[in-house]
Amino acid sequence: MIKLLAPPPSPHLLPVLVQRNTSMSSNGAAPSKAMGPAPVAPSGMPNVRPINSLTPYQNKWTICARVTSKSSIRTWSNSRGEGKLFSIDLLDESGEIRATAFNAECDKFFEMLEPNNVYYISVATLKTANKQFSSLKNDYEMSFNGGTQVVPCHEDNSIPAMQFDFISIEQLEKAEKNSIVDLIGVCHEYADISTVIQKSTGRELKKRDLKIIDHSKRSVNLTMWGEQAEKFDGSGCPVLAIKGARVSDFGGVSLSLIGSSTVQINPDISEAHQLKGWWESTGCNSSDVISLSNNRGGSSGGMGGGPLKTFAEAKREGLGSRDQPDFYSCKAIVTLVKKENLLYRACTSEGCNKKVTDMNNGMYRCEKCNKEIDSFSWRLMISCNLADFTESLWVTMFQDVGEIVLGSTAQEMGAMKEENPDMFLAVVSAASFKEYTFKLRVKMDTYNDESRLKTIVQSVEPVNPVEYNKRLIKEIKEMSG
DNA sequence: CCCCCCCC
Repeated sequence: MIKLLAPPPSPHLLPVLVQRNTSMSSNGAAPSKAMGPAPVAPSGMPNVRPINSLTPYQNKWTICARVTSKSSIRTWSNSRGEGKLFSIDLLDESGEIRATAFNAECDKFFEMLEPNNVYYISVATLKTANKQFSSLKNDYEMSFNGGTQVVPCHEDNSIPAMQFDFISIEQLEKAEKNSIVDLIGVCHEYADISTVIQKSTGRELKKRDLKIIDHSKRSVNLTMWGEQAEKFDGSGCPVLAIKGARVSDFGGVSLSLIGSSTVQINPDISEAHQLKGWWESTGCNSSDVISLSNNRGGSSGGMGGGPLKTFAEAKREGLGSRDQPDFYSCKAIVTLVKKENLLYRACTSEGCNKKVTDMNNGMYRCEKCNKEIDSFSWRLMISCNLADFTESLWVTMFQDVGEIVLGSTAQEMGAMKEENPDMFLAVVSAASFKEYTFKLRVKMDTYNDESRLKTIVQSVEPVNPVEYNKRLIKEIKEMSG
């Protein structure tokens, strides 16, 4: 694990370090509240430098830095090869830098490096940081290499704690979509874990939605993912200090955590104590809280979701009979996928997706774009019958949802229909009798002076049995109570 | 050498 250390460094390094310590403690200009003696590299490591002095042109150095975020291990596979990696963000008094460990170094250092801890790190490959992928304030980033050494540092007084650049939730209204922000808020609501299917890969993802509020009396939805979502305990209204959340425009404004985000729960910092005080004295009783995130179309797994209803309930409540659409979720079975006209040839222009006309000369005409193109893409528009234990309902499914329910892409369906019609039919009929949680949008549709209720499936998720049983238990209690 | 950060 840790490389055996070489013999002690040559003595000429010592006066340099002593001098640095002396100058820092005597001039009284310590920038950090927790200023201690400058860290001295363990024997065998080059002398310690500030992060902001590192460049690709030096190769003998050590830094002493705090890990402010740590990704999980990710694998990749592309034309240049495949491998695995994780990355960390490092902070010292002088600045910050991202470090990535690939393959052998990934295995070697993943366990040792923990967020919030301080390490001596010596020797790595520096290269120009791609600003497109990092918000850290450094022109360079490092990759660990075969000569990299990492040693935990326990005398870390001179290394600043994680630094936040908090904005208030109110300020989020003006934040740009996809920007990365730091926030501190009280988690005053949290949903259970739910599972969604990632569109691009079909992978199941665990997520948890919660709401945070601050003294601006604004509240915003935040989504956590994966293991972090599973481990999160929102009971007792904890204060969350969040570094590096991503701003989304879903439902107005909402937040999502990403790989480089870090969350501290009830951190021992003044902002957290102040906020906790505000929440407990007045905040929790505020009646004039404004939510920046509307909950339409949110998670069906509890908070923020369209409510879970049966088809009979939705009908009885007249959902979809108003001007605006209504949203609800239901647990239902696919009873029939109508095999006719479930595919169409679509325009490939960005964002168009309209049906094209086959000109029978190798060209396809899009009326909307008013042009002819020599290719098309297959798209799905499926009429499908769903049933729960109360009723059945005809719904429409488009591309992404249809691909999940059919278990094949629109492109595959198109190819099958033309080259292997039997297989096409087999895939369509195999889609029946599977159960999902559907999120539905229902609205009155007027066509040729005739009005009828139109239901579109917004998303389809595996049924979450824990969530569903909780609902049943709640209903049983209400009936008996 | 990654560079995806997800779901509505």
